[in-house]
Amino acid sequence: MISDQIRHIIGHTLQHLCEANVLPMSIETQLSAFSIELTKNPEHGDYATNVAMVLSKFARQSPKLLAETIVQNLQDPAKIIQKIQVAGPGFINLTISNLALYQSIPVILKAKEQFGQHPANGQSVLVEFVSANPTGPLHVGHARCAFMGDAAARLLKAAGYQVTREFYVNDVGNQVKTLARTIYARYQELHGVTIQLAKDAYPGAYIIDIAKTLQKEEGDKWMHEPESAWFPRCLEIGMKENLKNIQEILEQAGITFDNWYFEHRLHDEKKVGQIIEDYRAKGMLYEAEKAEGTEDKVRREESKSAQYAHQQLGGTFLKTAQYGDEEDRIVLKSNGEPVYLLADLAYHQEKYARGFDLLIDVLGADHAGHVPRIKAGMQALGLDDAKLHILSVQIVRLLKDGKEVRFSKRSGEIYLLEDLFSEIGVDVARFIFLMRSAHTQFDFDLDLALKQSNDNPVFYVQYGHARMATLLKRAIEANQAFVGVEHLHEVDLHRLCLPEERRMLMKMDLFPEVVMLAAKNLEPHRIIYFAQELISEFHSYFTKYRHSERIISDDKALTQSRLALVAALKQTLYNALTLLNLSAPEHMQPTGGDEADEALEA
RNA sequence: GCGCUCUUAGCUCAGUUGGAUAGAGCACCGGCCUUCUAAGCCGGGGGUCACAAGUUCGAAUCUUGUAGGGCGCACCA
Repeated sequence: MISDQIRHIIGHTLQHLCEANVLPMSIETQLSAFSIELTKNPEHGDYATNVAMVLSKFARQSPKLLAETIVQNLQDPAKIIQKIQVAGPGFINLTISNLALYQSIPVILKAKEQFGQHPANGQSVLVEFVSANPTGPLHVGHARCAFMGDAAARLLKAAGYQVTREFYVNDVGNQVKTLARTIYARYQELHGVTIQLAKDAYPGAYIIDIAKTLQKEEGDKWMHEPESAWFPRCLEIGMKENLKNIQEILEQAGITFDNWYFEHRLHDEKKVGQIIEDYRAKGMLYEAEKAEGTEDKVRREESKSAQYAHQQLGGTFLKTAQYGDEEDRIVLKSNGEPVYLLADLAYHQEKYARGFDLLIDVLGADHAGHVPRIKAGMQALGLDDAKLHILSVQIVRLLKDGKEVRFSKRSGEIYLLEDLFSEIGVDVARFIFLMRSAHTQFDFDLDLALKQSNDNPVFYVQYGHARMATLLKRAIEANQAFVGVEHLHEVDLHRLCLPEERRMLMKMDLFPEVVMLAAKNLEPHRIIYFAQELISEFHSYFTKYRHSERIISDDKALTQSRLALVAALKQTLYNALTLLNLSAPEHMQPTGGDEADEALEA
C-alpha cells in the first residue's frame, strides 16, 4: 500500500536524522504516532502527513523547521515520491510518482476477491449475536443486531481472525415456561375448550400455529394429562418451531451460525454448579438479606427494585462491586435456585474456557446495563475482561404513519422481520441498518423506507458496479476485450494520467486499510462510506469524460489501460459489497423516474 | 436520583482517532441524454458542530460543567 510505503520512507528519514545526530534519539519511539492521509484539496498534492507537527516537541524544533529538515533529507531510493513540500503550519504534502500509483492495479486483479482480506493473524474470536428469546418470531427490533453481528463477523474474518458465530438460546426460565403454557392453552382451545389466556401469556397468533402442529401430530393425546406430562412436550415443540422459524428468517437474510448454544446445557453439564464452586473457592460469595453496602442507596419509589422488593428474599451474593459493578449481585436465591445472571456468567466462563483470543457480544442497548456485572463476574474468576468486548447496538425506533410502533411480543402488534424483508428487500434493509454506526440511535421510518425503496443509496453503489460490468461487456462487443490479469504486463498503465484516474487509484489502494479499521472498531459503515465515495468518483469521471475521453475508444492501448482501471475498480467494489453480504449485480434495469413509479404501482 | 449513551445543514447521517476552507444523501432551485446504463452527472442556497469554560501551535473530536433526547437501574430473561 502506498501509505505504508510513505510511512517507511518517513521512518527511514527520521532514523537517518537521528543517526546523524540532527535529531534526538528518543524520536524513534514516536514513529507510529503520525498520520498519512489522502488530501482533500488537490493543491495539497496526493498525500499529507502531520509528522513534523506531532514530533516537533520531541525534536525540540518548530513544526515548520522540522518539516523542512525532513524534506531536505528525504530517504527515497525507490523514487516513490515525485514532489514534496512543506505547507501550512507544518504539513508535508506529497505527490507520488506514477510508478507507485500503478502498482495497485496488478495487486487488485491478482488478489481478486482476496483484495482487502488480511492474512490469518492466528487469533480466534467468538461473535455472539441475535440470541433472541425463542418464544416467538424475529421482529424488526432484532434486525439491527442481526445485521451488525453478521457484519462484525465478516469484518473480523477479513481482518485475519478465525471467527465462530454463535446464537445463545435462552431455553430456561420463566419466559419459556410461559411459552409452554400458552401453547397448551391454545391447544385446549383447538379442542373446543373456552380459554382465558393468562395475563403474562404470549398473545401472538404464531402460538396457535404451533398448537395446531401439536394437534396434527398427536391429536388430543395431552388433553386430559396433568401439566407435568404435557409441559415438557409443549416446551419442546415450542422451542423447535420457534427456532426453526428464527433460523429460516436469518438464512433468508444470509445470516448463519456455527453454533447454537443452549442454556440448558450449562445446567445439564453442571457448569452452573461449577461456577458457584469456583466463586466460593475464591471467597467471592456471601449469604445475606441484601447486597452489602446498599442500605443508603437512594432509589426512586416507583423504580422496579422498589416494586419487586417483596420478592427479594435474600440469598447468596457475588462480590461484583469489587470490580466496578455498582453493587453486589445475587446469584442464588434463598431456596438455592440460580438466577439468570449466574447462567450467563457460566456461559461467559465457558466461552473463555473454549480458548478464544477475543469474545464479542452484540447486545441491544437495552441490555447494556448487564455489561458491568458480566465483566465483574469474569474478573472475579481471575479472567481478563479486556478479552470481552461488548458491541452495544442502539435501539431503533420504528415509525409508521408518523407514529411510533411498539413491537414487543406482549403488545401483539408485531412487525415481523420477514415482513420487512418482503416489503423492502434484504439488501435495502441491510444497507439501511449498516450505514449508521452502532451507537447512533435512529428512527426507522417505514413509510419513507417503502417510498425510497426504489431510490435507495444501496442502488447507487450497485448501479456503479453494474455499469462497470457493462463497460467490460461493451469492450468485448467492440473487439477490445480486456486482456485480463494474465496479460496485464502488455498493458501500458502509464496512459492513465487524468487527475480523476490518479485519484481513484489512490482511493482503491486504501481499501485494505479501511477494512482493518472497520474490523478493529466493529464499524461496518466505514465500508459503506468507502464504497459510496469510490463509486461517486467513478460516476463523476464517467460522465465528465463521456464525450471527450471515453473508456472504450479507437486508441486500443489507452482503452486497455482504462479497462484495467475499471476491472480493478469493479473488483474493489465487489469486494466491499460482498464483505457486508450485499449483492453486487452485473446488470440493473435502466428505468426512468416515471417508469419506476409505474413499476411500483403495478 | 444514579449509570451508560447521544446532540453536526430543513430531515437522516459521515467526519480517516487532535489537523489545512466541517462533508454526503434526501428535500428545494437551476442546468446536462444523436454516441460506453440519466438508478447518473454539474451548479446553487442552507451551519453559533446543543451551550459554557478548560487543555495547546491547532478542538466537531480530549477534560469538566450545564441543558435536552434515548436506554437501563426486580431474586424477569
